[in-house]
Amino acid sequence: MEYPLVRQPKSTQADTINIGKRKLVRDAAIRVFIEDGYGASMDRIAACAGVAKQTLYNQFGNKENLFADVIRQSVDDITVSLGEPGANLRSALLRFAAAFRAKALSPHGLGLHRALIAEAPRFPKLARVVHEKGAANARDTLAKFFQQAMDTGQLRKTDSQFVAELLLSMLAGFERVRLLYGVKADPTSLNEKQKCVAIVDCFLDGLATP
Amino acid sequence: MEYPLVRQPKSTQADTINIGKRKLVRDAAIRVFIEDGYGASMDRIAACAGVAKQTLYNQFGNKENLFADVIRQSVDDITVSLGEPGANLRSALLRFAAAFRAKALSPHGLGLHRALIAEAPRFPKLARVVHEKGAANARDTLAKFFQQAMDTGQLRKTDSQFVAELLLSMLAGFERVRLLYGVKADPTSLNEKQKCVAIVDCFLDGLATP
DNA sequence: ACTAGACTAGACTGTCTAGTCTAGCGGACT
DNA sequence: AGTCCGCTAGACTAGACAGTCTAGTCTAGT
Repeated sequence: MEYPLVRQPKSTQADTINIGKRKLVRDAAIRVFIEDGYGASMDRIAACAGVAKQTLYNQFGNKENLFADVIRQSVDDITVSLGEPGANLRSALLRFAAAFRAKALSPHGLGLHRALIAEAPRFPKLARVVHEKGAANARDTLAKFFQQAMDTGQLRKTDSQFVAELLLSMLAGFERVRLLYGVKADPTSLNEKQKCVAIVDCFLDGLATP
Repeated sequence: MEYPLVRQPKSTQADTINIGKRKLVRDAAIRVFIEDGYGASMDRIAACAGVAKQTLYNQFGNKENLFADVIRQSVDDITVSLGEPGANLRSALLRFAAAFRAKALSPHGLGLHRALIAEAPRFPKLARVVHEKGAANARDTLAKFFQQAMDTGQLRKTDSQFVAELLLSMLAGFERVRLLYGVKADPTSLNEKQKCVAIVDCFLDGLATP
């Protein structure tokens, strides 16, 4: 068999472990864990990476480490940005809504979510970190944004953290659960853009200044 | 060892299988599956039921059947009622909100949800049934309720199914995810009743007649 | 009493998997 | 040329678990 290796040119004796292989393993592990959850076998991950099983153990030591590493890696890529609050509240929220839903409802996002929920009791610390870097971080960013809008009179004054949670819930609540359960969408329902508009408008009407 | 049995008094030759044991097994299986998910071992369920492993197989044939039976059973108990729409919209929704959150955010509800999400790819049909009897059923009940309220001018006219999903999302979106991830609540947040009020009022303001 | 059949404890089988070990290959540096 | 060392394929170990089987116990109906 040929080796599909792209050996790192400057591998010295010091950084003795091959970084190219590490990436191969990570990418394969993400795919496989997202598809099968933590129950996926190490043999399958190795095969999927085109790498010997021993290499997984050289690089990550054991399965728990590999899982934790891969999940942490994925979560670092999750942050959704949010423009300036000043100019146009509604259009900033619409952009955010679309970006957030695209991530949370994608197969990748759903797979990650499923795998982590299933294993949260086994990896409580990892689950906490993911929640903080993901959902809690999005909430806090939104909350700060709303706080400014409240201070400048664009929104009714209220608990900004709580309403941030409400908006996130509306953006990926019922529908995310439906997808996690593998249930197809009602054919008669609104399209993606219409949903974002409806949600943001309902939210803004609920928080309008009196 | 003593047998903790409460044998069904009228067990004839025809209904040859002991119903009392069946209930013992079900109750133990619910507890164990909710705690450990589908990965729980049959040995542990048997021990937890105070019953021989063979009895599990006599009663349910195999693990998949036991799981499906237990989940279906649990879901039958989930429906949350909703009073008449006429009298007082807000107070009916407040009652519903409290009841719904009590079920969805309870350890039992969360455990069921976690186990099913984890195994939805393995049991697609079961997952669909649970979603229909649970979330989709709640949505449709709410939607019908809203439709009446819209027809009588109590709410702005809009897609009643969609807004029903929004309310359910707000009631158990962000917070349910937080609990599934095993993250404790912010100590500074509102209490349960205040949350229900804030959610229902935000929702009603968003859907107020113009 | 006798029988039928569900029940018991627990041994057993087959399968799957995390993790280890072995033998050999081949590039990078001396 | 020779050494180092990560890499390869694949055999192997140990343990977990679904499901079966055995031998014997208990209860209800005849």
